[in-house]
Amino acid sequence: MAETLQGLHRTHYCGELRAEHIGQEVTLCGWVQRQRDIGQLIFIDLRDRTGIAQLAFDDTTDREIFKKAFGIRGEYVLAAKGIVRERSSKNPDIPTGDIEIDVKDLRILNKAETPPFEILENSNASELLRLQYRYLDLRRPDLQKNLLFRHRVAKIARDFFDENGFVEIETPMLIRSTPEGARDFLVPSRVHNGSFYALPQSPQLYKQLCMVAGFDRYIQLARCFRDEDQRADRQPEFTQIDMEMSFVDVEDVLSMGERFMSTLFEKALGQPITLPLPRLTYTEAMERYGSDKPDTRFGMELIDISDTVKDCGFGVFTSAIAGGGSVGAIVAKNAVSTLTRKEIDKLTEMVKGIGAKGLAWARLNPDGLASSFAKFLSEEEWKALAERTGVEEGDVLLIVADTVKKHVLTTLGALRLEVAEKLNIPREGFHLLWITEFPFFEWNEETEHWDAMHHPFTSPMDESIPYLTSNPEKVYAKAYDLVLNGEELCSGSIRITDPELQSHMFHALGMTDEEAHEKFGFLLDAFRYGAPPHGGMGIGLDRLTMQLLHASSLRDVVAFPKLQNMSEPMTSCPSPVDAEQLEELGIAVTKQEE
RNA sequence: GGCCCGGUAGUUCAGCUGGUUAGAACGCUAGCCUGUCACGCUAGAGGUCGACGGUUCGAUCCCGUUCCGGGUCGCCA
Repeated sequence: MAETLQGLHRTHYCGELRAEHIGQEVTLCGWVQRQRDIGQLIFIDLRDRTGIAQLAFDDTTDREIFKKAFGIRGEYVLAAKGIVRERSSKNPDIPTGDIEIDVKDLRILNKAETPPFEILENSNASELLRLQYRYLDLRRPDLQKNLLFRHRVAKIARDFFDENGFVEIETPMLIRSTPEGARDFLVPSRVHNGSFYALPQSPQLYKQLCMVAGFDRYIQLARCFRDEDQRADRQPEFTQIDMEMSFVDVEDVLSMGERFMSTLFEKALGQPITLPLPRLTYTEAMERYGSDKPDTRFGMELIDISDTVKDCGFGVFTSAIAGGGSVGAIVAKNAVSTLTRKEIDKLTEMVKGIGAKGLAWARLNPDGLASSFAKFLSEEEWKALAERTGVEEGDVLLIVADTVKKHVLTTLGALRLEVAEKLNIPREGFHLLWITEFPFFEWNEETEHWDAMHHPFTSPMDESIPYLTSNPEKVYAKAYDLVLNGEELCSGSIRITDPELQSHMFHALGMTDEEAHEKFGFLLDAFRYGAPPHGGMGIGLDRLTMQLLHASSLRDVVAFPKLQNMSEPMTSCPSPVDAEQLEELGIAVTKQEE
């Protein structure tokens, strides 16, 4: 039978006791990490979120208490009152290792069954099992540390933006569905049968309306929802540090954003970063790294060799260029021993998997050249290629050709990361950079019309406006991403506030006035009543925390995450619902899983 | 939806060429132990080898199907 806390009040956390507390009477509460029974001595490690303190029971301990301590098992919940005393043999491995508690009163507040996995730092229990018992998993010091750190990040964000005049405003969770972009999570309406709310993919339109309303600077730690397939860095619900500012242009927002990052690195990690942050335009990033979120912690940049090989004897290269495309290369330095013929075959499979036609390669072995294409090149042509790429003995040259230049770049970009992984190229520290000047439109090969690359409220760059309808491919946006170590952390833009330009944009995207009004009428209306120029960004709090902690999955920084199949094993959600609930909502389910 | 990896005591794993009483470590239970701190020692309990089917005299092992988990591509305005 569990005992109560009656008469006891916690005076300290376990992890904060030190030699200076010796002689004091303290009361600790927590969970039993371990009970060590040495016969006439019993030690109990008591754990709370701050750390561990040792409770000691010996021949001076009250016999009833000693007996109670004897029966205590792992994860029992205890309150212990006693006197802090010096340990006769100190433990230098833990912060509280100089002291122990000579226990005078002990309460078993609750017993615990043996947990399905051990509550240890660096647990290697399977993730599924841990998530089924997430409340136990979260007791582990590493997850406690991660969530406490996440709290720090959120606190620093709130403080920073508060100090800079931002107002925290909550926007609704039940909103209108907009079928553009990611899939919405839908919420059926009971009152309006057949109609649905959507959960927000982001507070985008509401925060813009806050600008129209004159709040000038808005901040929210906003929950966002996207019904798309999962990745290690993607959960169906996530949190954004979402901000918006009025009377600003790109520079103002970038400046605020990087000042925040600088404050964050300083306060959360004690690691200053240098401002201003480096910038690359989208075009530069694509050409040098084959990605709009380049990992700049290492080189191996892409080399365009189109000019060098345009007249060479290898048809794959020349026909790609003749077809309007390009040929590009990366050089894997000192890679001949790692990138064996077999490994290159694997890389070829990999690039084919992402849509490339193939991979041309050359291995500069010390005992001679081995290559898939060199035999088609004259000696001069090979020399020119070697000179252009700077490839040397011991290196491996990897070449991709395609009639679409973008495919060449993205393939090489993926290859670059894969090769860096295989070669174990060190990637350390934090590399932050802005990617700016995104293309406004993206040609959709399936539907054969132009899609908005960002969202349709993103302002084009001033100099792009003349091309809006005539040359969509020449239109660039006042959009920017913040990239950290090859991961998109943050995305934002200056928004359109001119109703005429906005309707122009909708037209360019193939939307009629009626459609635009049907979907976004409230925003267009709002802009007719005086919208200040404004822009902002959303910073992924989960990804940010994950990166700062060097965690490998969002699940390590989210308290109750979903599995890859979007379910949550602890509560078994999603779940079927009663027929009455469906009836009330006017919903008929045609397909139901077991 | 595609591709890749994995599934064997409570947990993490080993298990060779198809024949083993299916093992180890940790955890758990009991006993002993006065300075442990990943205590130690002794003993013990604990298994539908993810599921189904096939091949075989015989399957944890080979084959097929399927379920579950992870990674990734597509997708993520």
